[in-house]
Amino acid sequence: MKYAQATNYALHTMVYLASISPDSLVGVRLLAELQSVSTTYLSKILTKLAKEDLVSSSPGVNGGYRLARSADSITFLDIIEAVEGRQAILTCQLAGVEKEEACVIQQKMEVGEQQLKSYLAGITILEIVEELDESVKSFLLKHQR
Amino acid sequence: MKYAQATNYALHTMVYLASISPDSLVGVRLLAELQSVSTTYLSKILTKLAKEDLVSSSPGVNGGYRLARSADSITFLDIIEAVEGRQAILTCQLAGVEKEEACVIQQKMEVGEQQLKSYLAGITILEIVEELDESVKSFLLKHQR
DNA sequence: CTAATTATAGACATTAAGACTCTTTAATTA
DNA sequence: TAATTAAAGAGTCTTAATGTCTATAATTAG
Repeated sequence: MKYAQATNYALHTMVYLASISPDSLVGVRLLAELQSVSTTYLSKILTKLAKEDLVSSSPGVNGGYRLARSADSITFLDIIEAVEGRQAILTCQLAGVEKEEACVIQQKMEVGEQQLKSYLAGITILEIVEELDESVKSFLLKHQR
Repeated sequence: MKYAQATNYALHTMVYLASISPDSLVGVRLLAELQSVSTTYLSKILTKLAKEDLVSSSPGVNGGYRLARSADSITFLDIIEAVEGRQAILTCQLAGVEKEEACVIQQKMEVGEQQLKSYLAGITILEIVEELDESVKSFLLKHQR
């Protein structure tokens, strides 16, 4: 079980946005360079984040992205679900014997998944930024516009 | 994030093995019928479980599979890792800025993953069998050899 | 007003993984 | 010896992930 690479990009992008400048706009080109990924591909991911209202965007000269909300109100769960979707970790088709009743296996998995979600919902982008190494922070701050 | 369908088959197969008969051998054909999956495909999954010493197998007439250990010593985590592998849920390539230090994002994910693993390691096959509905149990018992 | 810049969207290509099937081989037992 | 059953390998098919390329729309600098 592994998250998509896109989820990794999304998490880093949000941390970078919060770190470089929580308020002013940051272009996708810089965000892509920081992660060695193409601008077009990262754009797709950012569009997903925008649709879930995690970032806001502005086109045009000096346009770009910024956090749509305060960094302490955006959690890992928000970001992961925006990119991965909200499908359950395991779903039984409930064919054959267990057709009429809920699958016990699935019930157990749901509990575990809920625990993980609770944990992820407790981690904010602000928290990550605060724990960043100083050298990383100062590097990112150099790229403010 | 979703487990493979094969993981679902594996979990059900282990529960069926424990339920039908913890000691005597059960052929893959029956196990496949119960889940509406082909015998050859389920065979592959069972071979993975055998390699991790979760089931033991015997070829030949009246051969088949049985649990390799007692049902209370086999956990969801054992089965899931046997099928899914043991790759981390998220790994940063640690390029660019964060090259020299561990990625904070990854560290947070590792904690969550460890929590999930602990939960999964606490759920045994025996526990599932005990919680099965009586109608399911009696249905499965009809297929003892 | 025009040109440059930037996000958005769609179509497309490539790759990898998952989910199988088919066939052969090896082991075991009736 | 023949039937049965697991193991293993090769191959197929589908789907999803990971991108690229191009065109369009919105915004702003000049």
